[in-house]
Amino acid sequence: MDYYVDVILPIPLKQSFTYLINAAEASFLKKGMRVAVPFGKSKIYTAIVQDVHTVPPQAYEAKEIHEILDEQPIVLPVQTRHWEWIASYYLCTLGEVIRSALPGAFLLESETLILKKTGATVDEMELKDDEFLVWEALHHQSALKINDIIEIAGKKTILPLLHRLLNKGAIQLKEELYEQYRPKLVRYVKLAARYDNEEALQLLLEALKRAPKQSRAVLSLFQLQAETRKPVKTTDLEKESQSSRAVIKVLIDKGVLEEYHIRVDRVSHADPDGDSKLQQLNEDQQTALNDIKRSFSDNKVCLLHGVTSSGKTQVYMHLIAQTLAQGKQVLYLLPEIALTTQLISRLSTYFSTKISVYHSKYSMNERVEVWNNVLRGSEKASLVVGARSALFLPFKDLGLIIVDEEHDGSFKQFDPAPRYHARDAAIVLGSLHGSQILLGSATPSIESYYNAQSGKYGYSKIDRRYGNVLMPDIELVDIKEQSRKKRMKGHFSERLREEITETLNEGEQVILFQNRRGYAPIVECTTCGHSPQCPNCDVSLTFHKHRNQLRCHYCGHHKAFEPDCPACGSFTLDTKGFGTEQVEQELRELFPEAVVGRMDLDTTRGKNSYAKIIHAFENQEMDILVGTQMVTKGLDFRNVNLVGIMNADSLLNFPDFRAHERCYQLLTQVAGRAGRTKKRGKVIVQTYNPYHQILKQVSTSDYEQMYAEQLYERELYRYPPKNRLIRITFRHREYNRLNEAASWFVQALKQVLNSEVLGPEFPPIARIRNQYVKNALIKIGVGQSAAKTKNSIKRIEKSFNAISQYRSVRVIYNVDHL
DNA sequence: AGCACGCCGACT
DNA sequence: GTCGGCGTGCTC
Repeated sequence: MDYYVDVILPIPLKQSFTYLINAAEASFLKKGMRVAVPFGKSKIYTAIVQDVHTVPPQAYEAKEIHEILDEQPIVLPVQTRHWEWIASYYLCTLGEVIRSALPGAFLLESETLILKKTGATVDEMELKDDEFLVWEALHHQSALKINDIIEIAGKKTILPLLHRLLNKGAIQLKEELYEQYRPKLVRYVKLAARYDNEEALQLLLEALKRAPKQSRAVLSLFQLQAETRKPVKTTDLEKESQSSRAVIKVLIDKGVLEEYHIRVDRVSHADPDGDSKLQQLNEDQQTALNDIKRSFSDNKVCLLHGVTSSGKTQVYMHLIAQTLAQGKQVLYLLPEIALTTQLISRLSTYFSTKISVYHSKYSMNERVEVWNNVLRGSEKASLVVGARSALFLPFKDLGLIIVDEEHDGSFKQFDPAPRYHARDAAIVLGSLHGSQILLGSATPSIESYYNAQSGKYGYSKIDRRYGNVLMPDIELVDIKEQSRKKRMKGHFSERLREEITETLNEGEQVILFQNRRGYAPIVECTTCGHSPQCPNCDVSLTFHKHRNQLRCHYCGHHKAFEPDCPACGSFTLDTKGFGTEQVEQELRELFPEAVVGRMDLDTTRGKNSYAKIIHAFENQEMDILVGTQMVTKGLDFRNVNLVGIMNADSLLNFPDFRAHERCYQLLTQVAGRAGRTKKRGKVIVQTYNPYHQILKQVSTSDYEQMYAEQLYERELYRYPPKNRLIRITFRHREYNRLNEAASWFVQALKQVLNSEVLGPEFPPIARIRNQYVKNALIKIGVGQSAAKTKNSIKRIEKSFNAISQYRSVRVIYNVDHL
């Protein structure tokens, strides 16, 4: 009898693929193991075993698998069920889910190596220039990668070149699979066994008399061993004996020292100064904790609505401690990687030996280690803190999921597929595990608050700040009036300048928020009205003064800024609008004494630059921090007493049904950064519309009223939470083809669905990276089936793809898009 | 998603 | 006349 294995490949194809295996393999392989399989003409991919069976495929001959990669499944059945839910709910393929779920190091792909053919005899005169270059290079390097060839040949399409070389018998190709995970080894040294007795040692020291460095190293080793009674790292020995690596190497070569390696964890957060006692909760927190436990015992998700700085984290910590005490795992989700650093330092005071961190900025190796620790159920991964991708880890017994800053839009993955919402996917994950689920926020999303109001979720509120610190005093400043009265200096109103001066005089810090990076979003010639545009996207280029560049924030296109207008040649280029860079510069002029820092995408490119800026600000090495969204999120700075919002209007005027909700959340969150200790914080909001409802609600912290108004409007215009949305995006290089295809698709949707279908319409930026974009929106009404709607969409997509002119138009689904 | 095959314009 | 551009189709 023949055996077969069905596997899922990490590519956006709907079907699974069937491969031939032998009886031994069939009994060894289990669901969730990885196999390497040949796919297509020459590639080898990693695939996940879905099923082992004996049914031969009908229409084709199954290939054999290449190799089994695991001894044990690395994906658990409960994960598979979760991933299947994600694929079907968010309209993507399982392969796409797998690709984003597994750490990259698990998904090895083959790489084509180019080798010199053994015993090749080649007439070099026969070779063309580029062929000769490759041939030459192979004399110096035994194997070349495809990328090397591209560099050597200096062109992109090198396959014909390789074919020619193959035909001339000069080269051969080889597919190499790389195991990408490498355990981290630390070098240790010890004295060789034969010097274990006094006598031998004396002789050794005698022999080393003429090598002072070496004898010193040996003595240092003794000292270290006596002091710590632990293995001695090579690096420590070098430091202690003040010798170099060479000295130690000589000793090893002589056989005096022995070298050995110990595998270490890359991911450790052990905190030796950890305080082993949980902080006592205050009355409000205790009440909240009781409320939360009550809803957990009703098997409900619970929403913890605690104002900024109310001490939600301490409540979490009590829950975490209780769950861990039951021997269960805990998942703590945060919207941004950036927030993990601060949180970890707080959590590790109590949970230091149990925390693992997991997010996409972690290196492949680190992620594999966390994955394996979670899979093994090891203690050091019993509390996982991470951004949304942590949700894909192989939890065995998940007792508690905390989704902190639940309202935050970054929980929704935008690109690429799967476009899932981590909060919602976490709730599904929790229900598969039977875990307790806690959502926390100072400004809950309308959706979650609606669920709490309707009784679907439990609800708990803390409306006092910890230690009875007052909520910040929020003051709206009318910049229209200020500029009329000529009271503005740059983008700073008189009030804001006063408050900054006062705060700095008190030795306290200031955060300024401006929702735009760069210097100015638009450059315009005052003579002819010309404004430089991105050649690939339909947007104006943003001026970055610091680098003297014009940049596109959508495709990354940039060019040097020239002071003369490219259209009319006059030197009258002016800027419109302003970004963080300009705020920073004006600050330097207005407050020359103050140290100003800036935190936005441009200053946080590197892996640790974010942490560095935060650290510097925490340590009060800076007085004023200017930033974009980044400064608003959950950061906890003790010494900040003033927050300034440079321009609130840019937040209000987004053409989006969520703009007001988001504006409320953002302003409340950033305001919450002010005055987190004793003194009452101050917030200055500069705006052209001081009478706007949302700003009023922010300044009076009136969440309920904001919610009531938003709910009313959303219901009226059939938006969530009561209705559900699916956005479909069409993308193509050709304007006409895109239009036709999108119209066809929407027409079909309108015919089949009972739901309201809007569009297709061009978004405000109709072209990005040289591709035209058009959107359609499906509103699934109350009581209508989302699942049925999705099935209809898939059917329509099939017919759509059967039309050859339309097939090249990319169709992207975004379920519950934000 | 890759990657081959296959058809058309711009160069030696 | 070839090289290399991209549209089309398939992958167990």
